[in-house]
Amino acid sequence: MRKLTLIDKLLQNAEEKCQAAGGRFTNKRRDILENLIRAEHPLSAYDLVELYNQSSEQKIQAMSVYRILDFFIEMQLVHKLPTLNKYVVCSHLACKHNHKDQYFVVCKNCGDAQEIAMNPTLTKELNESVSSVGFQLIDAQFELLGLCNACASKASN
Amino acid sequence: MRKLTLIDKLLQNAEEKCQAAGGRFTNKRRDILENLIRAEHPLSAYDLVELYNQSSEQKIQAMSVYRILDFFIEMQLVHKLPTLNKYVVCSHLACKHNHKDQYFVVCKNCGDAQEIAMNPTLTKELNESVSSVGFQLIDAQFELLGLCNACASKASN
DNA sequence: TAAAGAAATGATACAACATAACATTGAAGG
DNA sequence: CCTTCAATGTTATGTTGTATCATTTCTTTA
Repeated sequence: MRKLTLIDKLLQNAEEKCQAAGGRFTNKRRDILENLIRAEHPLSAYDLVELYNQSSEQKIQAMSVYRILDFFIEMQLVHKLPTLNKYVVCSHLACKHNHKDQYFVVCKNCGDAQEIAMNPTLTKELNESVSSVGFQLIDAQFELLGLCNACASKASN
Repeated sequence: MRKLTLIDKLLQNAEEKCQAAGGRFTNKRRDILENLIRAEHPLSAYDLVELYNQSSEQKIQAMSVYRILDFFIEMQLVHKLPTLNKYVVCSHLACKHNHKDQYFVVCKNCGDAQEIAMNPTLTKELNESVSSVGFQLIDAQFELLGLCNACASKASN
């Protein structure tokens, strides 16, 4: 019996989380998630359609990909990045516990994204500020615009 | 000579900022900005097309509205809210100085948005966190998802 | 284990958001 | 006045996302 790869482990962990929440981990869902894990950077829904249709003998349609992404977002296994209209796997896919508070920096040049864990004092501060203008905070996830070191060093060449 | 209304003053201030930056404050730009000010909540580009075409005898096309919005965003008079695909006027339109660091809470229910000034310690913290994952921060503007008090009290009825 | 019910996906159509590319107009400076 | 560049017009098309109804595939349970 061969050794499980890292990706196998991530998928297995994802499957457990889905099942624990009463959701199914179908082949299509598995394949979409695997493609998103392997990509290692944000992909659009239509990128995932293309990837799937190239790498699989079956075909999938955009509608289904959107539904699958929504499912994984609800499971907190995937995040949507609205500034890019793209999707990334949660960087804590390997963990057993849930991670509700995180944010992202997105590289203006290459579009790569990095997830950052939110410090509790930051969460607290955001909650207070939001309250002070008459709102209740529902979700603290957000995106910042930046430049990654790789792009920064290329730019200076 | 009649007294200037608040909106007149905002528009006049906007005109000065545009001209100071070497941009023109054309009639179309003026009217689009006025419509966005009067709306008092986020509007999509196509909302602005419709508004303009209803309220003016001239017609405008989506392409032009997008160009005008881009111009105002560059002038820092308008902000884009990517989670809504909508646009709002900067809440500091009346001020003489520039405001680079702010964020927004968006009501999940009604889509209304509230601008929040960013506390310098928050700016500093974001800069440091972003650096620590190998990025330089370019723009700290972001959106949070919340529920406004008006919607919260309706929901509990 | 067959039937019923629920969850997931298929299929088609379309709505909403955004930009490309090239033509025309109009304002400001020499 | 005329040149130049900024702004807008015009048309087409690309991209992102959802509505709707049909079908398939699981799961439960009688």
